[in-house]
Amino acid sequence: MQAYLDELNDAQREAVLQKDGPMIVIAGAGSGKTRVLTYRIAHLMNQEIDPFNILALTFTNKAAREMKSRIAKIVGPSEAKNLWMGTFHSVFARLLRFEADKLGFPSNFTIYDTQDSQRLVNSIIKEMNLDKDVYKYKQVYSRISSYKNSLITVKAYRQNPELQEADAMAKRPRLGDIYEEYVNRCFKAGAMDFDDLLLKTNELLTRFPDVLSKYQHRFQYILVDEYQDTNHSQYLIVRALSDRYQNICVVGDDAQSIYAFRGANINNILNFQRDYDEVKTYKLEQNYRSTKTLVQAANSVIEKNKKRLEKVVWTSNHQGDKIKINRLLNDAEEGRYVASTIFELQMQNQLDYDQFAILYRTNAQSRAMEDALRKKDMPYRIYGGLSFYQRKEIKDTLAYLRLIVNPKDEESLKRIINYPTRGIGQTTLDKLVLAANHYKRSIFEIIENIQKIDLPINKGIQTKLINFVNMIKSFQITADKLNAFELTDLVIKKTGLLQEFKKDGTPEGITRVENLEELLNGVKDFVEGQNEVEEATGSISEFLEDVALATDFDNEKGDSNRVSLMTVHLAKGLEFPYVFIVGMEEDLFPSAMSMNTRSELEEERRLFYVALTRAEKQAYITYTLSRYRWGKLIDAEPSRFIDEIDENAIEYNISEDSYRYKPQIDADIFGEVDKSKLRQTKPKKGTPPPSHKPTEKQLRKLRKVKPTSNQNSAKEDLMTLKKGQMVKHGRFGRGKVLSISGVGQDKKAEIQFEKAGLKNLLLRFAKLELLS
DNA sequence: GATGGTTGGGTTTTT
DNA sequence: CCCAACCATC
Repeated sequence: MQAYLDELNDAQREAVLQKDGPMIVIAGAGSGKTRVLTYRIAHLMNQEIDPFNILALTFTNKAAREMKSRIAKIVGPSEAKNLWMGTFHSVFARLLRFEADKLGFPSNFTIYDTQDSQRLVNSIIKEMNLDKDVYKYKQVYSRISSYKNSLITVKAYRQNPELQEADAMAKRPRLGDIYEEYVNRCFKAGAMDFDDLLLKTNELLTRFPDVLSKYQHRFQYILVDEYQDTNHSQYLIVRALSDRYQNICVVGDDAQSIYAFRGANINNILNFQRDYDEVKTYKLEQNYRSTKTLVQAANSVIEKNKKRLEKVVWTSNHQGDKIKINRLLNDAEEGRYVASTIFELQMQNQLDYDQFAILYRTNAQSRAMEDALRKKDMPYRIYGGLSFYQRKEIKDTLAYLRLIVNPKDEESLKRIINYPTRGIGQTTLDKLVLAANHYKRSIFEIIENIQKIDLPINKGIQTKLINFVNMIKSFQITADKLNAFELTDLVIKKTGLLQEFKKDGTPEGITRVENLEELLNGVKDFVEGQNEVEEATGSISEFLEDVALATDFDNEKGDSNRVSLMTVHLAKGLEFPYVFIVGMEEDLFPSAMSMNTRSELEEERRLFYVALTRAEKQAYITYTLSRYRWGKLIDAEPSRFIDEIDENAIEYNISEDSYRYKPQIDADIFGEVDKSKLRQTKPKKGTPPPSHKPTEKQLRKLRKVKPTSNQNSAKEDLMTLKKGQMVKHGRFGRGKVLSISGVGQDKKAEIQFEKAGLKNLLLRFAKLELLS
């Protein structure tokens, strides 16, 4: 038998060896599911299954790449190259390029990102003269997006009175009209949005039985990772493609389903056994990643969810340290605490920075962390947020390239026709859009024929328009002779983009110039890397597709020994020895937007479960008493999820003076440190470093937050709280004390609230009022 | 009619 | 804090 089979436990091996038929692998966090997928694919190939006949759908392109290289080590690189492997979006974008003509799209169709789509919706709303306060473009777009994810086309929408009713009730009776116009405009622009990549694939497979049959034969073995996060559209694609051979293997963990907000349907995994005949089920329950403490903590949290598949995650790893929970004054202090703790851990244990991750619920929280890390000169990398390719200067450059490839691309044209400024304003553009809609042509074509059409645009501006179109056309002609790198270089220089940022001179402008250089490097890498990819031509349109679907993980560059900062969503599938989960506060995590229904709250809980299970050695949790949100200081309460962690797995550090973080500076730790760095943290012995001294501004905050004498005496009263007393809580309302446990700092009360149910509150920060 | 400065409104999570 | 929309100016 192959050596790799010895590296598997019994359950894993069974899942790898099961060759044919539908099967589901329920894989607990850290249970080696990637290993199973990798070896399963390698094993199929060792059994003479042609890699051309295997389709593996992963959640990120990075995961696909890593898996491919691991498979390559077993079966050899030339074979692994032929696997169809990638995200749903990238695999089917590629497939759609081959078949685009059947759907009436050009094979070099543009992929609209969320911003492009939203802008288009916005202009449609304006063109239709609808009230922008009622038809908010972002909301309208998200409505359209969720229709598409549920495979509700315009036609289906028109035939569904319930949906129309719902939109009419929301005072948006014209939503169907906007939807229809949006779809038409995308079609006219030769563009597909993210959702279209799945929707159009479905359309292709349904409308053309011969195409379906071709791909059913091609993909004899289909594997889907992170199946719990597939939406209806993806579900139908998988069903259709696997229908003939039924060799479908899905892997997932219902406890880690965190993408319902973008249409993921947890029922896809819960109902898999019903969807196929004679489904073989495998459960991977042994966790190889985390300590006993962490597994126990994560289990105790997820237990609170009602909707779950039966599964017991366990580990034989050692016990490990307890999860440390810290309370800080505000977000800046939180950042300082996290940065200092990482610094100390790293110094004490001689660790690398890449062993640490900071996870948060929202991207906005990264700023405080970033500031603190930068102050300490610690290397970090932020994932997600505004990704490189979404930056203005990059999007502008890409818009030129997109327009060169596909001149019908309306959003790209609108973006750059007057950038850098060339005297073509909004009014002119409005007229062009009007004409384009009227003649059912693209804006580009309208300008090309501007002399033949009677438009109320004066000669001077007409000349400017023609110059613009001619510039793009000249690029198109040279594009044939140049590779992607040379073309991009030419575009940046000839259009005046580079000049525009260079003359700026501000630090921001300099960054933009650097980013453009970075982009050029990226294109160069792309061109040079093309030889390694099968069926690739190195064309600019392929580069644009790569870029449109790239995630932040896809351009890893430079020194990777850095602290990782990212949202919990982005951390799915990753692991780090030390994990800091910050901002564990009510209304933030769980998010205020997701507490309306039980299912939303359960998703937040699964998200917290994902966060906890990223850690191998130790997790740290922090929350603050107040934090800046929209520039305003907002009071915060600890997250309910903290209370849900098994108390044996946690350790509080919330002494009275822990509002402010004071690093425990120890001569031993700093014995061998660069003194210049030390100065930042501690300038003189005995006196607190300047950054620790509260500024007047901070003092004001402090005053605001510190309990007033009134609250202080209330606190004293609370410490003598007894069983049977009635209390009132700010959020939970009236309740009765059932029991008291713990001593001193850790004194807790179990309280039965009249409305909010049974709660276990730490008296130290429970906002309770005594009712006599 | 284009341009640049100001203001006001909205802010979860992502391919 | 960031972006779109508005307004005053050329």
